[in-house]
Amino acid sequence: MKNTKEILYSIYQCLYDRYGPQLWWPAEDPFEVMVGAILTQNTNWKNVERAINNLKEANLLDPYKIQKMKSQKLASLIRPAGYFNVKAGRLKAFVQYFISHYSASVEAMKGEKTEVLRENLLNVKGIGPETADSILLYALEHPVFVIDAYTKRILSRHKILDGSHNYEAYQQLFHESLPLDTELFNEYHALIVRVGKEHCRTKQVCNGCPLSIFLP
DNA sequence: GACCAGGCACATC
DNA sequence: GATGTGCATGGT
Repeated sequence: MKNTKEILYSIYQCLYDRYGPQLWWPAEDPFEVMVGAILTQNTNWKNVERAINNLKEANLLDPYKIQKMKSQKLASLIRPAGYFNVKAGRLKAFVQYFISHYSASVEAMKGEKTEVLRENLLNVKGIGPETADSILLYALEHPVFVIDAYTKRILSRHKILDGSHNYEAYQQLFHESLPLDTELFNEYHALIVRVGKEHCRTKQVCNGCPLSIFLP
């Protein structure tokens, strides 16, 4: 194995061979993806599904309805996703942006330049780099690589990039090493989460991890 | 009971 | 600029 580029390709191949396509994002439409991206912050996806189902069953999974709804009401509906008071505020802030800039049109938002979108999203209170990039990639199909805790952990454990680097440094590595391909980035991040859940928790050491062949 | 989950904002040093 | 803390549910 020579350079980072080859290693990142090989890791992807290894994960894809092992797990197959992950079919992300598990949501019915782009707005649901955006809501899910905010709700899943530091939270198990199962709990997010419960929260989203509550919104659906109440027929309130809609930007304008969320904008109008009382924060307390929203918080009670998304309760299973945890941090419900914080996340209620974040959802409110996001739909405000979505409505005021794009009249709640996914197509209008999609057409915006990636850099502009990312900067705008980061200015919404409660949306950080991972949430912004998840929205860009999984809801709007822009080719940006999503970095999460597993990505950092796996790359640092494999001595590809040590943990002292920030989000953008990790992202840059993927952007420089791979073609800017929405499908590839979609699958790659999902596969990292998949292998991370099984083999790369904080207090667990690479137990049976298929990526152990890449250890230095 | 400890640990964990598809983070982020804010305070403090 | 680095480090610490609050936010909170539900599963293992």
